[in-house]
Amino acid sequence: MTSRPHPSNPLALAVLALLFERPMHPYEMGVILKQRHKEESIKLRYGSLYTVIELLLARGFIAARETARDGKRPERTIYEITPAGRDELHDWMVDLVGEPAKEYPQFEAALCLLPVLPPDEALALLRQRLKRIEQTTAALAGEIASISAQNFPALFLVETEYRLALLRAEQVFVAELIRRIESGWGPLDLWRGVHEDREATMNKIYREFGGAPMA
Amino acid sequence: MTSRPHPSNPLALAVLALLFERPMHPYEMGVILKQRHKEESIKLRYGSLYTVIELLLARGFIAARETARDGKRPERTIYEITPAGRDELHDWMVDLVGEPAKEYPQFEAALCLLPVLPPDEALALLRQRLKRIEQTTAALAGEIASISAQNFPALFLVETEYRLALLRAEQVFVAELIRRIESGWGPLDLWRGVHEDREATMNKIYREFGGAPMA
DNA sequence: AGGCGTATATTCGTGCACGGATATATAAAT
DNA sequence: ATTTATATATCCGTGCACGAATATACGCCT
Repeated sequence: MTSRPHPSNPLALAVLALLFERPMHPYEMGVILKQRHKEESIKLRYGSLYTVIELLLARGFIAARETARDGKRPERTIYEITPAGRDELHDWMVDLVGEPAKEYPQFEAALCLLPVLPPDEALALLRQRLKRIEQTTAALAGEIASISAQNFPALFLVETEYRLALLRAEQVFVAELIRRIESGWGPLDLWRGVHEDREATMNKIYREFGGAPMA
Repeated sequence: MTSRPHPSNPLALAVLALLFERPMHPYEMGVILKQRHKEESIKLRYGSLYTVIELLLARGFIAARETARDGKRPERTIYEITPAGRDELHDWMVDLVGEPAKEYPQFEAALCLLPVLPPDEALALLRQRLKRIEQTTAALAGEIASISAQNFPALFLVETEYRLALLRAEQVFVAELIRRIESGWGPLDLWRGVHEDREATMNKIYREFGGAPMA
C-alpha cells in the first residue's frame, strides 16, 4: 500500500492542493500562496517552485493543460492535477496529519552543544532570545485576535494557532531555563570546568555514566 | 561584523564542537555523536558528514592534522579545529541561541491545507496523531526521569527537555483541536462546502475577507 | 577452516534547493 | 518624455544532502 516516498519539498504539496482547487500557472500559485499567507508555513522560493513542478510532472501527478502567451511576455504554462495527483495529495496529507515526523529544529541542535558557551554568555543570549520570542508571540496573538474579530473562519487559521502554541511553549521553556541557570543549574561548577579543561571534563562526564546514560 | 553565512548543515556545528574538544577523524565523530545521543537532535548521515568536513576544510575552519593507516584498513584522516574555526563555532552558537530561526515544521504545512481533507477523516487522523504523541511524550519523560535519577548532569540533557516541552505543547494543541472540531468548529458546514464545490467556496472565503485578512 | 554478521572508514553519483539572472510590461515619479 | 520602480513569468548554475557502494578487519558459530 505504501507506495514510493512523497516528494521531499512540502511546496509540492501546496502545488497539488492549489491545482486541486483549479488549474493555474506556476507564478499564480506563488501569488496566491502569498495572499493567503501560506508562505509563513510553507517555504516559497520561485526557483524551487519550478523545480517542484518539473518533479510532479515527471511523476504524473500534474499535467500541462495549455500554454498561453500574452503579447511578448514569457510563455505561461497552465497545469492541472491528474487523478494520480489527487491520490498523492490525499495520501500525503494522511501521512503528515496522522504521524508526527522526526524533525531537527536548529535551537535543539544549539542546546545540544550549549556547554561550549560559557554559562554567563549563554545566559545573556537566552535572555535576548526570550525577548524576541515575547515580541513574536505578542504580535502573532494580536493578528489572530484581529482576524477572528472579523469573523474569518478559524479553519483557515489553524496553522497560525499551531505556530503560536509552539512558540509559547518555547517561551516558557526558555524562561524556565534562565531561571534555573541563575540558581546554579548545570551544575555551574561543572559547566565552568568544561571551559577550564574541556577534554578532561567531557571524558569524566561520559565515562562516569557509561557513555550512554539513555535507555 | 556579520561575516559570511554559516554552513547550512547543523552537522557542521557538531563537527566544530567535537574538534573543539580534541582532534579526531570523521568516523569517530559519528560514533561519539551516537554514544552521546546527539543524533536525536542533529541529523547524522555519514555521507553528509564527509561533505561537511570538506566544506569546513575549504573555509579554513578545520585542518588535516595527520593521516594514519592501520594495517590495510582505509586511511583515516585526523582533523583539528583552527582559530578561525573556534571563532565560527562561537559566532554560530551566538546566532542560534540568541535569535529564533524561522522554520517550517511539516505538520504546520499540513494544517495549512487541512481543508483538503473531509472533516471526518481529518478528525480520525488527528486522533491517531494524538495517540502517537502521547506514547512519545511518555517514553521521553521516562527516559529523562531515569537519567536524572542516576545524577547525570542536567546540562547535558537540555535538548531532550526542550524536545519534550515542544511535544507536550503539540499534544495539548491537537487534543484541543479535536475537541473543537467535535463541537462543530471550522465551521463544519463551510468545511463540508469546500468538498462539495471547492473552487466556489474558496473564492467566496478569500473574496469576502479581501484575500488578505492578516495584518 | 570456513562462513557470516557486524564494526571500521570512506567515496561516489544522483537528485534536489535556491539564489540570482533574464526579459518584458506597467505604473509612478521627475 | 524619460528614468525608476515594481509586477509578471521563467530558467539556469552551483552547491549541498544523502543513499548506496566499496573495502577491509574482527569476532563468533559450526
